[in-house]
Amino acid sequence: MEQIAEKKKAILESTLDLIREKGFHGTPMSLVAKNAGVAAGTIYHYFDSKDKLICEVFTYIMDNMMEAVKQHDKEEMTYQARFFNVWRSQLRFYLENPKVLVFFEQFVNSPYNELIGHNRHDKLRQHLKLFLSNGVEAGYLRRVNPEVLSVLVLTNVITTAKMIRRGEINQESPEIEQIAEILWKGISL
Amino acid sequence: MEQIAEKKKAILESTLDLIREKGFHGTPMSLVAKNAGVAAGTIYHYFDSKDKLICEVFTYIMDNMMEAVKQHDKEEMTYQARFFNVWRSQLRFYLENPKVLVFFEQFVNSPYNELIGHNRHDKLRQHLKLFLSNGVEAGYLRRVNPEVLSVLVLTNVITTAKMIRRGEINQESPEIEQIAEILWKGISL
DNA sequence: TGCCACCGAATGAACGTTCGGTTGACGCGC
DNA sequence: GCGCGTCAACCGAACGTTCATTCGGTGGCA
Repeated sequence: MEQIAEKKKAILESTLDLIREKGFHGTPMSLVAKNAGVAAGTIYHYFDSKDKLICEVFTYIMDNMMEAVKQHDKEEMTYQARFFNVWRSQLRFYLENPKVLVFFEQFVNSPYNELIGHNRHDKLRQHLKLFLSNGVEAGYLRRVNPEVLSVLVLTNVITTAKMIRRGEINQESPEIEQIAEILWKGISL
Repeated sequence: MEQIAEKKKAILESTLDLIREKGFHGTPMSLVAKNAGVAAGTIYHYFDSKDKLICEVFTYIMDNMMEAVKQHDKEEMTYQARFFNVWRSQLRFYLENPKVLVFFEQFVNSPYNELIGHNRHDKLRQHLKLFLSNGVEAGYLRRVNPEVLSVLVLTNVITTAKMIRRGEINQESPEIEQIAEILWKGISL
């Protein structure tokens, strides 16, 4: 990945921040500029339009997340341990980057999503799918379409992160492990 | 529930339609009016503002959905059968009302959501929570916070509906039953 | 001198909302 | 039955604001 110019990065982060707070239409470019410590015109030096900016924020996030998940995976662990590890890496990422959760969910369910070929966040999904597919072949998991399995895992983590963010469960609570176990119990043999 | 005036209903449906297609900011009031066969001013006869309109669309949907779920529930069935039945009712509702899915997900992850009291207290979730809570007490389900259980069930159904909509699984496929079974296996004792 | 990153006031279009006005249904006194 | 007043439903042109985007300009570096 190439170096991202400092101002460009500031713009991306500022956009992410504001959209989390105020949603897509609540965030005018002027505010994005102000919060990034940049002039309005400067945004257009780096991004063609607001739409393009928002799409780039998305890919910027996904790259970060993919990085985090891969970094923590240890291939020498048992399959089950790896599973819980991958699950926790994702959860940790969401908790450490709370901006991401709202933005991500908002983006995925918006028409912007179709402006990108919807293959970008598939990198993470692809990774997960392969991992789960191996689990099926090795007899650890139920024989279910890995496509389906991967989606179940991804949404399960997001759901957990959302509950924590909303204060419905505590970040330290054993309930979190319970959720991962429910998922594992459901999909494993 | 009281009768909804015809034009009011047309406005609600039109809003739902447009937001599904174009998102919140892609749908100007003028278009909502046009598609509902109504003058722009008329909308303001029924709704204070665009925000209020969108919030009312949400509760309008939730009421419909609640209705559908309750209608299919048969208390004389076994607990497990009722569980699958509730799960299927929700799925059926999403499939029969495809507009709802996108709108719903968009709404929940937007700042509008906070304009209504926390949707933690919405009627459907309350209903489900009670049902699951009973399951825990009766020894059918793992002893897990019913709040958590209800969220897991709700998101599981939504995830399934989304996969079907995106064509990742077929509406007739046995994979759908598998997903419900995975959930049941995870949360049951 | 030319180029690049950057600035920020100005522009113009889009959009939410308002408001003065029309229509038609309904009640009431005669 | 008729005239009259009232009021809710409804219309749509017009208003004022907000906001994405533009563009002429500035400073610094090669």
